[in-house]
Amino acid sequence: MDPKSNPGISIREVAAAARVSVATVSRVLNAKGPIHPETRRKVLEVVADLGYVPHGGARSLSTRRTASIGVILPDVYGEFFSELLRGIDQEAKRAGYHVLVSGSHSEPAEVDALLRALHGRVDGLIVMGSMRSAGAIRIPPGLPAVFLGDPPTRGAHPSFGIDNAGGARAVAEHLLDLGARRIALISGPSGNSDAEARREGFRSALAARGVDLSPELIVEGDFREESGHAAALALSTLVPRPTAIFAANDAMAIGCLSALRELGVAVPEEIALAGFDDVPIARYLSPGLTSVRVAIAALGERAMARLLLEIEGRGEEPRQETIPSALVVRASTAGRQGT
Amino acid sequence: MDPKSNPGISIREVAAAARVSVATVSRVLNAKGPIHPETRRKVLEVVADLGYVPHGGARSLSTRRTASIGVILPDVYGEFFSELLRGIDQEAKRAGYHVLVSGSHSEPAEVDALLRALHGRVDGLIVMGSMRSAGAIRIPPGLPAVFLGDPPTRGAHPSFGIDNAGGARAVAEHLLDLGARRIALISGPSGNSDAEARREGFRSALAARGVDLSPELIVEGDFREESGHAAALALSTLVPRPTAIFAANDAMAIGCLSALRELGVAVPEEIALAGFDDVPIARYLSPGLTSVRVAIAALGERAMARLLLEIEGRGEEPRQETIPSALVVRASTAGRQGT
DNA sequence: GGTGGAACTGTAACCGGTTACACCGCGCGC
DNA sequence: GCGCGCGGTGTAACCGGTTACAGTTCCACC
Repeated sequence: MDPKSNPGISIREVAAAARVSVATVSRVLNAKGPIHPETRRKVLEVVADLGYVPHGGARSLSTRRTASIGVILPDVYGEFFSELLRGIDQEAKRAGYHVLVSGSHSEPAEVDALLRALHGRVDGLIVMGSMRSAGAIRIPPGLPAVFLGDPPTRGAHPSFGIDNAGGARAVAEHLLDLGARRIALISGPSGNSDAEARREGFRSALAARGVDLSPELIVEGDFREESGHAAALALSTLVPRPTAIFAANDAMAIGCLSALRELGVAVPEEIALAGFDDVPIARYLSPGLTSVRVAIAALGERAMARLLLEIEGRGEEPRQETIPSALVVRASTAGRQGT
Repeated sequence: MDPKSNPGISIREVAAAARVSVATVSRVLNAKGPIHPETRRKVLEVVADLGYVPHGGARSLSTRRTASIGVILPDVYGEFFSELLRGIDQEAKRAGYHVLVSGSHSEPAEVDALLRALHGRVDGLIVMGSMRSAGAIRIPPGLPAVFLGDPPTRGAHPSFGIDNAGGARAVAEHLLDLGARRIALISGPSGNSDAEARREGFRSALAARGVDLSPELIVEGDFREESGHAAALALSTLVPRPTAIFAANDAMAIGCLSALRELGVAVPEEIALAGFDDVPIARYLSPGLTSVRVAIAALGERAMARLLLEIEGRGEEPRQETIPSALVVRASTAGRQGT
């Protein structure tokens, strides 16, 4: 008869066993209102005896507070998302919230269905915009939400973006400073706003220094290792071969690196390589991968923290915040190249 | 006046507007019971007009079905967890369930608190045992649950384990076959059952072939890259230096690889290196990392699928299932070594 | 015309909590 | 002696759905 949590038991039975009313039991459990010490003792005793655990769902219904927030992601893949989720989860836990996560939502219709299913189950939302979902998502009015990446409607919700353009520019300038002039880009999927911001930032930074990013030097990937691998194979056949490659995220850079290795192309001597995201593994590659650090976990934390403010009604004017990014130079782009 | 989802509206208001009873609205929305076509049309029209979206929480309360399952993890870090979560989420989505995930639970007391908080919010649980939590977790009776790793009470719940011993044995034999005799182990954290199973499997396999895994050849890590890096530095000072290293997971193997690279130790020529998990990135390292494949996403999927059976009451006898593991040989252990 | 039953719909009692409001008893000030 | 305030408690109405059960209507068939 160990006192184990018994799911079949309700507050009324506890009340009956303790010979008090349900209101009293509720008050004891929530430390609300004045309670006679003896009554409290008795109630707690019965609660322990019966192994009563309040039913969270029922509580939510009357308090209109679910203590959970929904996280909608385009995908759950790779270190970027595990880092992001880690930040979100940590911050949520700190505030006593749970995280309801759902991945693989690229179609707006799908996201919409999810939003409906989540109605009444979450107190707020963190939505990461994806490929085609941009304008189509309609957040139920009244439901606090923050966006990662571009928000569907400017100004309606706070959003946290990465400084894609700034990071890409830093990479471009770094590669130019190395002396590279024939520079290739493995871009992210078109339609993805992060991907496009990186591409444009990169292109314009090169252009500002008089270097042209011609179409043959751009290969579109999908942010996964495999596509980086394939892209590297394609780029290596160009004549003249590029002397530097910027992969729009680290996963693709890793795929690229392995392809170059297989081809016997020396990095950074023959081709310098840089990625984006600075996932934890980047520094442990060999050569260490030059990348753009974006503090992914911190991004998740900040988004969550902002959402909590929003939920408590203490949110200020919704702003579009940009998380700074910083170039981290490692061995994959070490040493000057000939012009 | 675009028809947007309006959270402030309830089924009674819909019923009033459509001049029918709440029961009828409910029946229309859930396609239950006979409904006159004209009535259905009218109700659906009003629903669309008002932008009514049923309140999931309220529905859960009366149906006693939350359509979500809880996932309790010791941590959310690195590719292992993102892969695992991906498998879980995919399978859940297929069955119309949501995933409530919570990480960073190593203390049993914490897990217990979480279990209480989840009561009435989830229809089932996937619990990944961690360091010290082994025996202490008490799943509320009646709540379907499956475990990843060792279940706290044998036989009460289904569990899915990785074939740690088999995988470790395969690595041991492979390294021995290469001719290595002085073999080191970077183990996982003591207290972690996966870590211990790998260590013992490895030790006994070596012993079976007459090779001793002396204490100086074992360095304990924590499953993160950093600890693998540190372990490699320590091992490299031994004289004679080991000629092969088995890191108990890929993250540590990656850290180890980078340390060896920094030290100028050739892999696999001077030291052969193998990991465990075969995370997606393993094949893109250079040299490609020999590892033990465990189909992490599939593990998540299978656990989830089993949980769904359990929830529907169609669960068979709870069994302890072991996911097979397979050695994947790559360049990091290529070529024979001298005896 | 009467009857049985199918089709359709409404009423109200749940699900398991929270909480506004009413109530009771008692000590205190006047 | 009376009214007031306050600590402590109970009753019952919510929260927003589902659904058992009880009607209605209406038609088919005897």
